[in-house]
Amino acid sequence: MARSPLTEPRKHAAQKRSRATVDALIEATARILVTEGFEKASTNRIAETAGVSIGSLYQYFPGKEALVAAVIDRHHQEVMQVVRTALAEVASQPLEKAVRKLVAVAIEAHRIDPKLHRVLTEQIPRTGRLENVEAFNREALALFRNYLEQHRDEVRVADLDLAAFLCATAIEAVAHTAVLYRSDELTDAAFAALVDEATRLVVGYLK
Amino acid sequence: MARSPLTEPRKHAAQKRSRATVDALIEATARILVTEGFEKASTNRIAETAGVSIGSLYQYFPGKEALVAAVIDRHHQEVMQVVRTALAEVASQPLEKAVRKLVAVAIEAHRIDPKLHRVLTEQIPRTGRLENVEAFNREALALFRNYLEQHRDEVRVADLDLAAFLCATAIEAVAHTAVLYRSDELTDAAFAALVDEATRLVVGYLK
Amino acid sequence: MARSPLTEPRKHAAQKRSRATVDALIEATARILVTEGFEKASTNRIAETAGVSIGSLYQYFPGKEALVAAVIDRHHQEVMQVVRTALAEVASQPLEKAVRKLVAVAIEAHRIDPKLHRVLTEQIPRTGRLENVEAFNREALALFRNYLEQHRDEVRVADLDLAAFLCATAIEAVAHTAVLYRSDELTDAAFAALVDEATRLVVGYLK
Amino acid sequence: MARSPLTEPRKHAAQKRSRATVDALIEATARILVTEGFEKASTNRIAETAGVSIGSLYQYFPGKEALVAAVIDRHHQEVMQVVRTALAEVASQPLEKAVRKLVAVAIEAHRIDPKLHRVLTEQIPRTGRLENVEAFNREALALFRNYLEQHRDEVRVADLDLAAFLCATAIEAVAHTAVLYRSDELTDAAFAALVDEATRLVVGYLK
DNA sequence: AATGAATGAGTTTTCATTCAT
DNA sequence: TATGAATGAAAACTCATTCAT
Repeated sequence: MARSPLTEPRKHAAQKRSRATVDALIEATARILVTEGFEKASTNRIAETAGVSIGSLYQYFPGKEALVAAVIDRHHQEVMQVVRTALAEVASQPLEKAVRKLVAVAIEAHRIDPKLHRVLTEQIPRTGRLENVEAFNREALALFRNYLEQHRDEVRVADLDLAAFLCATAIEAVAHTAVLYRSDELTDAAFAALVDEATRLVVGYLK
Repeated sequence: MARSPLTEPRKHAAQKRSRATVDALIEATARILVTEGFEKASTNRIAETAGVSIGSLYQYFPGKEALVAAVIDRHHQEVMQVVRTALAEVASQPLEKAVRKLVAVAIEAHRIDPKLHRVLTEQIPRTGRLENVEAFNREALALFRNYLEQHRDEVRVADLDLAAFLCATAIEAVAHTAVLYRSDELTDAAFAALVDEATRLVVGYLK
Repeated sequence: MARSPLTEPRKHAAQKRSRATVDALIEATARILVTEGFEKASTNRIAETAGVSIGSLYQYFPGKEALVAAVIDRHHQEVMQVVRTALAEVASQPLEKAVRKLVAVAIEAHRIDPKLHRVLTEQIPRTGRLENVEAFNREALALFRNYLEQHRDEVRVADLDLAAFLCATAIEAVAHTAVLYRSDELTDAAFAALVDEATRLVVGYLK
Repeated sequence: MARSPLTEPRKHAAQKRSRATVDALIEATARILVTEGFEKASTNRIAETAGVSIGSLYQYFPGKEALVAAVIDRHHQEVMQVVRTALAEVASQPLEKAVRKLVAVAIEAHRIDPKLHRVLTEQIPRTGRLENVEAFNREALALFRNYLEQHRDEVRVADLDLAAFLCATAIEAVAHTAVLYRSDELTDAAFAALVDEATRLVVGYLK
């Protein structure tokens, strides 16, 4: 259907404005979650912080949950982007190099926005969105399992699923705990040592 | 350990009647957390479920936080009891046997009350009690590190702290994820395999 | 004058609809204070009487205190209006005429809304607003002192501050007690006599 | 009716104990009123401060009002004691000396326990007890009127009731305001000047 | 008589959400 | 489409008072 050239730009402008409003709302939600915590993140507060009326908030999001979900999604996209890129890079590399890279990437991913990551991990009632978190974890696991499958000959384990689960879980947990709870105590050198040893842990097991 | 006034019980209910009231409140809190989640756990609901007046609740606890803190403490006591017992048993045993036992115990500990454990892990705004959760984790870590120290000759790692951190984190994460998110998919045989492989992962690294 | 955050209105309701809401709330507060007393003036009751939701009440006032403060302010405005006008009128008049007028005005001021005046005087916990009441008293005192200063030649007292304090306090107290506690017993004639005698009391002293 | 000598002492002891409990409760109420204000003076708090169980409080007082009333009564007794004594002393003295003494006594009476006096004046909802306060004021007024009657020849006023009312009200108000609101600014010399001038005010009028 | 655990009506207050303008 | 005033269910919490021990 032909569009009037007179309305097209306006619509476009309107869309751009909408997008900006939505972004401002998600950003405001993330900022409040980080600085004040989940309990303080009321819709009125979010709207105000975003510089948007409460009415507009409900124009774009059906409720508070949807806002938090959007923040989670956005964060997951960023994390998965890093993870996917790393696994693509690593696809053809030998086991040790690959694992080392993955450990480093896990740490890097947790460092994208550690405070937000922590809030999302710790204080979001996983109402309904749990599936999404799970889905996200399973995607990462599947990518890793796929790598192992492609390098089946380098790997000495009976059950590939189990091995992938063990390694992915261990790497994630080590990165998570180190970045979120031990960052203060860990120097750069200590982080390097951590990468070394975690790599040894995983590679020693897989070979 | 210092407690925030918000999480410190108000009285130390010595008499029998009041002890029963306090227990009923903690139990009701745990039950509601498991069945309905944190958000639904209002003080009025807790009191009602406990068969106690709202006034009595506030006689013994300054607020919802304190009740949740009491539930966390009670759960941690139970978990630590299992962990301490296992480490005492294992103190003089060789590495592989010890690690196998510890992996099994980690799973067992997560099975004490998996739903409660999950709620406590996932949806409790860690207001103030985070230190306690941390303290709890650190105690378990210290116990494990202590075992490694006693078996220094069996262990081939440069940094004992780092090794203890890696192994404890990995074991905990594997047990946690398996019990809380994969129980449905895992048969008893699969759990046995999981124990085998997790043991291999850790022992292979330590030796 | 600095206000406590507890007594400061939350918004300055500019729009017509909200101005009406705010007025209804203040009016309802005053009405309940008069008919039921301070203790019965709960926020829910005020909102209900104002025909406004409890949520709207908290949109404009941080709590009960602020509402009472608004009532006090409104009443003080009205009283001071009368007092200021009278003193302006009287500025160039001779002592006796001026004092007589002031006594009459003090009585008149207490009659603006005697029941409200009494409640405000007697049963309002003067949380924070005491300064305002004091400020109000001091303004009236300053106005009177200023009159005396302008008529220094008619006045035979050593200390003008002291004289102003004595006379203003006496006039206020006589008007207050007569209107609020003796109105039943006092006919119009008796009030006229009261004005005569109070004038004699003050003028006799000042000359 | 004869009393058993065996029970008499016990009863006496019990009565003494009761009296001590009652006193402790009244004293605790007064102390809390002064230090924390009326709103904070809950029965539980009063009982605790008095070192008495809440049950015992209700054994001796039907409710919170009764406690506050007892504090008011006790304070009034003390004040009236001073006033009665002064008027007795002054009965045969000439006007000026008498008035001077009464002004001094009014100040003295307000200084018995200024903070308590202020709380009782300002923040006690006068539920029911207002009559008592009124009765108290009227008694003081009657005593003063009686003095004037006895000294009718020294006094040049048409209406003795009116004159008594004017003078008593003025004296009370000046003493009240000076002691409770201006104490900080008033030196001993200033208080002496206040007494001089207040005496002049009243005597100038009466003669 | 004394105790203090228990009660629950009543209060303050928040916040997700709606809807008239 | 945007606004923000208004809503009211529901949550946290207090405190005067009762009553079993």
